[in-house]
Amino acid sequence: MDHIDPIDTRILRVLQSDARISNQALAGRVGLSPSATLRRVQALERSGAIQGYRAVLSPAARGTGFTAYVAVGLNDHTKAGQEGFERGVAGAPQVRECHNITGTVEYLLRVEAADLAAYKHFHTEVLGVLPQVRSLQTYVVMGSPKDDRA
Amino acid sequence: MDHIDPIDTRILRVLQSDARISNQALAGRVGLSPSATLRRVQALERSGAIQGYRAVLSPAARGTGFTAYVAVGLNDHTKAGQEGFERGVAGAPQVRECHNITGTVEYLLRVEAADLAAYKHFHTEVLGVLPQVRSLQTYVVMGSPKDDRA
DNA sequence: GGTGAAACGTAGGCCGT
DNA sequence: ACGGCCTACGTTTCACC
Repeated sequence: MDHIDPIDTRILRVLQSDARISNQALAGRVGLSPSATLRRVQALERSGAIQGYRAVLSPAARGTGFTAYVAVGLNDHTKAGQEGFERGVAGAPQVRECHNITGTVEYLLRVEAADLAAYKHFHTEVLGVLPQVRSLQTYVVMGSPKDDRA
Repeated sequence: MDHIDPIDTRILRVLQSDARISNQALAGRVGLSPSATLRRVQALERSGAIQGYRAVLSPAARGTGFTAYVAVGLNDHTKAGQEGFERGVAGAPQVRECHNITGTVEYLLRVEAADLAAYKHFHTEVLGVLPQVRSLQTYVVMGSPKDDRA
């Protein structure tokens, strides 16, 4: 990853909020010619500073009417146990994020489902069935006053 | 928001994983002509199904070397107390997400900082200073085996 | 880093279904 | 209403300075 100067920082900030801006408009915003801007963007992509470009979809477009964070405790803390659990959630489309955290439990999941009934089904039939899982604590999201993903 | 048919669903899936694909290439992928595809994308933007397009930056490009979830309990559950807290975190760039959750505490934050020292400073000098805050519990993220944002 | 020009993509009018 | 065709216009991209 090459060094990131102030102009790169401005490019990243603009692309973070509008990934589909034209290269010409981006060039105008950062004060460079289009070709120099394009070369910088390509370098940032190659270096991995820009990992990709994504459309942000509304919850309705994703089919999500219910979101929860779930704290998951495991039976054993072995590598095999963790890997088994991670494989289990990797295949579940409802699990949007799986974080390995410090504290009294091992994992924090973000789960999205169509509605409460769909979540209940996922909770008991998918998560509850994984042999590594010892405890599940659900925190229903009532709102997100701040969310950088949106 | 108009109704979303199978072709719209395919368009959304493609744009979700590559927001900068050209309209022509997108048309090829969904099996429509470029003009019909463009009209659908514009309709999806207007209807709010597509909320925007964002570049995904690496943690290094964001200056993040330390991530934690923080469970925050408030002193009072009044509307004014919640709004005061939400205003407090809205201005903190380290707080990337703030979710209002059910359970024993009121909020779950995702916090990103340069390193542990920067986090400690944020924890005691920013969060700890908000008058509405009663309790703070930090869960350090050691890894994210699954993260749809990446 | 900037310039210029060829290649490429966009976007909207128009017509058929 | 919705898709395909056409085309003027704008943008990207690259060799060269």
